[in-house]
Amino acid sequence: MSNAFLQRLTHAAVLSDEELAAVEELCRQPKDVAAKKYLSRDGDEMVSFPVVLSGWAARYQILRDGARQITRLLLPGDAFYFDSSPDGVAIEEVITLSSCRIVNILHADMRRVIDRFPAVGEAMRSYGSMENAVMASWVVNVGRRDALERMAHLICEAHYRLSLVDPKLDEQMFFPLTQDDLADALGLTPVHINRKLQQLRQDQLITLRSKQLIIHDLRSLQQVAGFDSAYLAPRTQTPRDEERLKAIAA
Amino acid sequence: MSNAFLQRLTHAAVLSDEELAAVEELCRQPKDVAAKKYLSRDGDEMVSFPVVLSGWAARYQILRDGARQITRLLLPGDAFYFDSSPDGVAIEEVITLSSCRIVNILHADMRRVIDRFPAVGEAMRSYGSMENAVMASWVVNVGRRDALERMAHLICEAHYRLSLVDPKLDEQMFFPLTQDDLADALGLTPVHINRKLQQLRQDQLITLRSKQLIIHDLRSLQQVAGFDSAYLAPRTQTPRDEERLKAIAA
DNA sequence: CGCTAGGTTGACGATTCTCAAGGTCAGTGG
DNA sequence: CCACTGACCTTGAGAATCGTCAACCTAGCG
Repeated sequence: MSNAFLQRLTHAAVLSDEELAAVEELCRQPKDVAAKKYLSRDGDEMVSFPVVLSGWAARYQILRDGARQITRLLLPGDAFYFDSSPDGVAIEEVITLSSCRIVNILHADMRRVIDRFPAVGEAMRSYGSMENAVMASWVVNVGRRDALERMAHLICEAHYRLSLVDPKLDEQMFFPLTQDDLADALGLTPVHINRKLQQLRQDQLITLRSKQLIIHDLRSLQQVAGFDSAYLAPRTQTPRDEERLKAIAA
Repeated sequence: MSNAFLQRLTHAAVLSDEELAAVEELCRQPKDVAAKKYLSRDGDEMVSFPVVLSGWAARYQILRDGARQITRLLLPGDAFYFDSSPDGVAIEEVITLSSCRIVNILHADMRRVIDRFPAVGEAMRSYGSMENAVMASWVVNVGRRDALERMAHLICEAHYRLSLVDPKLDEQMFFPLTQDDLADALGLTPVHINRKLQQLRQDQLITLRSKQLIIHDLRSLQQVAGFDSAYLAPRTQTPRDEERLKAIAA
């Protein structure tokens, strides 16, 4: 089973076998976490950062009136790395949306690897750029798209990001978000999500049932969303990357 | 005249005189740029990244239908560092909102400094965390706050971030955003901005005239906004930081 | 077999948008 | 010196998207 985190970094920068192995070394003690569990809570001391190896999680904030806004999805390969204030205290909550396989990497350990292999630091910086691009696209999504476009865009983004880590992903995918989750991710109400979801179904664009999402017409869905994958386009993987990742996982 | 970028990094991490001097070295050739000029355009090769030493700039995206969404404000001390795709191509546009003093730092030069002084890399990572926190708060702002709250929040954020770089900032500040800019930053229309701005004025919270903003009652404004500065709270500066920055600027 | 999380539907209301017109003010050229 | 221009701001009326409230349905699960 290959490591989604290494896969992500491979998309971010060219790393030598030695460098990949050093990162892999950090992922030696994964643990399984059930759905709806906190990975970090507001105010926690962040001596380590979680990396999602499989499953979905979400970062969110709660407002005074109890409203929740999800600010980012953590898909397989994503790290909660650039997300603590300088004094090392978590400022947002992270919750699993499905059962997940998680590694907690000590900041000190990662730092040691980066000191030894600056290219790893570069890869993390590059990964941070992609995170940044995703967050910016969320601001655009919530700020300037209507409900239908937002939903379509979120689905396109998730599908595209998953395809980076799982090259053999087809039109069917695991999609654990409830309508309440979708509402909190897109800045809408569950009722409105429900209605627009029905419209996407009626337009023959998707099927969504018991956490399985089928995209019937990706091209049209992207058209509706105004989705252009360029903003999170990876460095193109070299043909050898895949076999190298396998070798290291072994 | 002290360097806003060094000031920012000082808030992000503890840096030695030597490390600060190395970064200062990178800022030796600033240039003055007029308002409404592009700092980088979609598709530009990003061999260097701009740092704003004074003035305001904005990152934004344009949608198919011509709508614009500002995704981030670049205030003095901010860097456009985590913002290129892995192949080094700019994915968003950056435009000056006022006349600005800008330095373009070569990625290669920054990398050399980081290789020599890993703490600078840590400071940049920490700066990236703050950027990330700001972007997340924008998602929350646009996703879950109404028009009045959004405006109040943007003002509080700008005021707070400016105060980090200019400790003697009082209730009056330079605020170059037009109502159209505000609309594009907050995901609203200029007409609605106008109306809610009047409400903020009527409520005796602010005065805004010819790019000068006066906050009459910061506490109440924060109350309206639901603003809590914790999410971008810096490492508390040591008393000596200020004099050290002065010494290096000399 | 009932409980509960999650999904669906309807009626009504509110925030925000659209369109369209007019106003102010600083700068510019005749 | 003054009319003109363009950027920016203001105002009104009507429409649309989205929200609120409240009820009911469905399916998985202990």
